[in-house]
Parts: sequence; structure tokens; C-alpha cells
Amino acid sequence: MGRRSDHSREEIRKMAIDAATKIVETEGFQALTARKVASNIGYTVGTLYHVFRNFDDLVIHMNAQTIDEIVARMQKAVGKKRSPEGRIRAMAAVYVDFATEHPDRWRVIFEHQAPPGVPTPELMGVRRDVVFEMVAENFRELSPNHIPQEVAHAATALWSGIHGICILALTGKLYLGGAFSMSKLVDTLIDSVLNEFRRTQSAD
Amino acid sequence: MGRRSDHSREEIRKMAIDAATKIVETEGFQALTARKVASNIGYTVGTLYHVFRNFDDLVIHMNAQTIDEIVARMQKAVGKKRSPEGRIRAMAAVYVDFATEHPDRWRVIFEHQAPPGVPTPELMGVRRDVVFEMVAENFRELSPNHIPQEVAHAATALWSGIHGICILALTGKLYLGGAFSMSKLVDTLIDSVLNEFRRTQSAD
DNA sequence: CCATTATTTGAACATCGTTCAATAATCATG
DNA sequence: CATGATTATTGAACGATGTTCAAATAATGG
Repeated sequence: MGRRSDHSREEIRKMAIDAATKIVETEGFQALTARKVASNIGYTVGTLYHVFRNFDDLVIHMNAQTIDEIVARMQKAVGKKRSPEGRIRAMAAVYVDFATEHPDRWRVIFEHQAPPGVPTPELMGVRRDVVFEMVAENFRELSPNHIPQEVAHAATALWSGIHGICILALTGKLYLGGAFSMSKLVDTLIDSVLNEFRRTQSAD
Repeated sequence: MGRRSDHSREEIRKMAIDAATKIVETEGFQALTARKVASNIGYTVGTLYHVFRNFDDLVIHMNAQTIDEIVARMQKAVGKKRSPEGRIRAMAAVYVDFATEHPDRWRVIFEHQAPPGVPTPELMGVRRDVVFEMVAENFRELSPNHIPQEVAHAATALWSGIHGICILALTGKLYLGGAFSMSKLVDTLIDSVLNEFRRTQSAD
């Protein structure tokens, strides 16, 4: 073969990422293979490595796309709400829903760690911070009396907690003594942290 | 070779688990290999498979031992505290400390998923529930007015949240806008959930 | 002392990520 | 239009992985 030019570099990248997403979604992460991705888009491994530097590089870009999808859904949901509290709850609902609907894709985001030669300096970091920023922004609006550090702290604590509920629920590692719903657990966390946040005041 | 009988089946299992633990601790999970474990204890792969049915089986037993270690530390820490709240905080501190001191071992517990033929029915489940039970027990003692469901619910929400903070912090996926300490984030979550718990009352 | 039994080995297999020379199709040029 | 340069694509090859299993070996029992 040779320069077939059926697809551009960028087109192949997109095709590969989409194929990888579909494989993870239907067969789980452990079924994701460079050769399988390549053959699913009508190419061979060599081509894949011509377009991604690593297998991990492919995974990283797939994850970035997943995060973008989550953020997009959050922004859409947030737009419909008037109060900061409503927006925070809407964001959490999107997070929980996405994790429930796409458990494998969601897990890969957090459980995939690129070995030594990490080509992920900012690609993911920036996207993570976007989510935290969205939460923090609403905390800020909720109570302008807090200093930025306190706002960011509360937002981080809450969001990490929500994340923890999702992870344990998804991996079946939640306490089974009482078959709780993720939504209710998340509600409890939101109620708790928001109330505590309103009660607390800056020392300044 | 042949029946050398230098070590019993059970001794080899223990040696293998300890060797695996050491490898994970020093080189990370991706460096854990059946052949490496075997050679580190003076045997070959074949023997390892004579004693564990899977590579995953070995990992699972390693994880069980790690959880046992965490639980033991928790029980020790809990023994020194008088109040339920003090005990909950002590447990959380142990959890955070262990995750910080042994990040790779801690992560394997939660990120390792045994493929299809899972030989992990109760081995892990029981151990997880032990931790949740310890937390729930102190919630119960904290406020006898709540019905068991509410107690378990609050305990689950708090502990999942703490777990989330540990995971995100360990994997470097926490919001960097404010370089928070895990302990303070955990404190915020504990304060929030405990206060909310005290405020809430059973409808009965 | 030999036969049985249990233990340990290591070669073999399929599959994985990864590399890279060879190949084939296109483009540019005269 | 033909020919050479360029580039996309291939697929064989490599080392390492988990896993299996017949063979080899040591201990045991009669």
C-alpha cells in the first residue's frame, strides 16, 4: 500500500478515538487493544502508531474526549438552573448519571495512569480543573463572604466526595448493608457540605 | 527437581504474597509480574500457578492482606479514643495515612478488577464491609435516635467521600488551584456530615 | 532398593505493545 | 506522459506477558 489519502492524519485520530471508545463501552477496558482499534477502522497497527505515539497516548486522548463530553453535559444542565445550589446539584446529577450510563469509560479516566514517559502535561490537568472551577464558581456565588481559599477548599472536598461515591458504587465496593442509591448518598453529601459552608465564616 | 518440601503450600503462598507486596511498594503495580514474584521467592512460574489459580488470584490475596493491615491499624487507633466522633476521626486519619504511605498498595485494592471468572465472591466483600461497619457503629453510638438505615446511609456517604479525597489526591487528580492537604479536606467532610447527622432526625 | 507419589521445572503458546524495513500509491517534475 | 521523489501503509519481527502441561526430579513407602 502507500499513501492512500482516504483519510487525513486528523481523521484517522478521530476514527481511532471513537473506535476505542466503542470498544471500552461494549467490552470493557481490558478488551481495548491496539490491533483491535486499528482493524476496527480498517487499518493496521503500524498506522495507529504513526498517528499516536503510544497506546497510552490513544487512551489519554480518548479520556480527554470523555471529559469534554461530561463538561458539555454539565454546562448544558447548569444553564437551566438559577440558583448556585441548583447548579451544583445539577452538575452532581450529570456526573452521577454519566458514571452510571458509561461506567467503563468513566473508570478509565481515573484508573489509567500513563507509565514513566508521560505525554500528559496539561491535556488532562486543564480539563480536570475546568470541572473543579465550575463547582467552585457556584460556591463563591453562594456566599461572597468566604475567602477564595475557603471556597476552593469546600468545593474540592464536596466534589472529591461525590467522586468517591461514584467510584465505589461503580466498582461494587460500596457498603452493601443497606443498598443505597448513589443519588441519595450524593444528596447527603451536598446537604452536609453546603450547610457547613453557609455556617462557616471567614476569620477575616 | 521434585518434592523439595522446603516450604509448604501455605508457606509459598505467604512468601509470594509478601514478595508481591514488596514489588508493588517499590516499583509500582505495573512492575508486578508472575515471573518476578516467582524468582524473588526462589521458585519459577509453574510453582506459582500450582499455588494460585491465577495471577489475579495472587493480587486478590495481596489486597486482602493489605486491607487486613489497614483494619488492624484502625482498630488499634480506635481503642485509644473515647468518643464516637474521636473514633471516626481516628479511623479516617489511619485511612489517609496508609494511603499516603503506601499509595501503590492502596490503589491496587480499588483499581484491580478480576476479569470474568471472578474467584472473589466473599474474600474482599467481607473485608470491605468490616470497615464500613466500624464507621457505622460509631455513627449509631453518636445518635441512637436514628434508624439503622439512616445510620448506615450517613456512614456510607462520609466514608465514600473520604475515599474519594484519597483517590484523587493519590493519583494527582485533585484540583490544584489551592494545594490542599488531604487531612484538611477530610476534616471538612467529617465536620459537615457529622453536623448534618446530628441535625437530622428520624421521621419516626 | 525399587515403585509410587508429589513437587518443581521450563519449554511452549497466544497475545500484547512497539518498531521499522519494505512496499505501494500518490505527487511533483521535466 | 513518464519517471523519480515522497509519503502512507503494511506486516513481519521482538521482547515480555499470563498461562498450561508434559517431563524431570526428589521424597516417601513398602
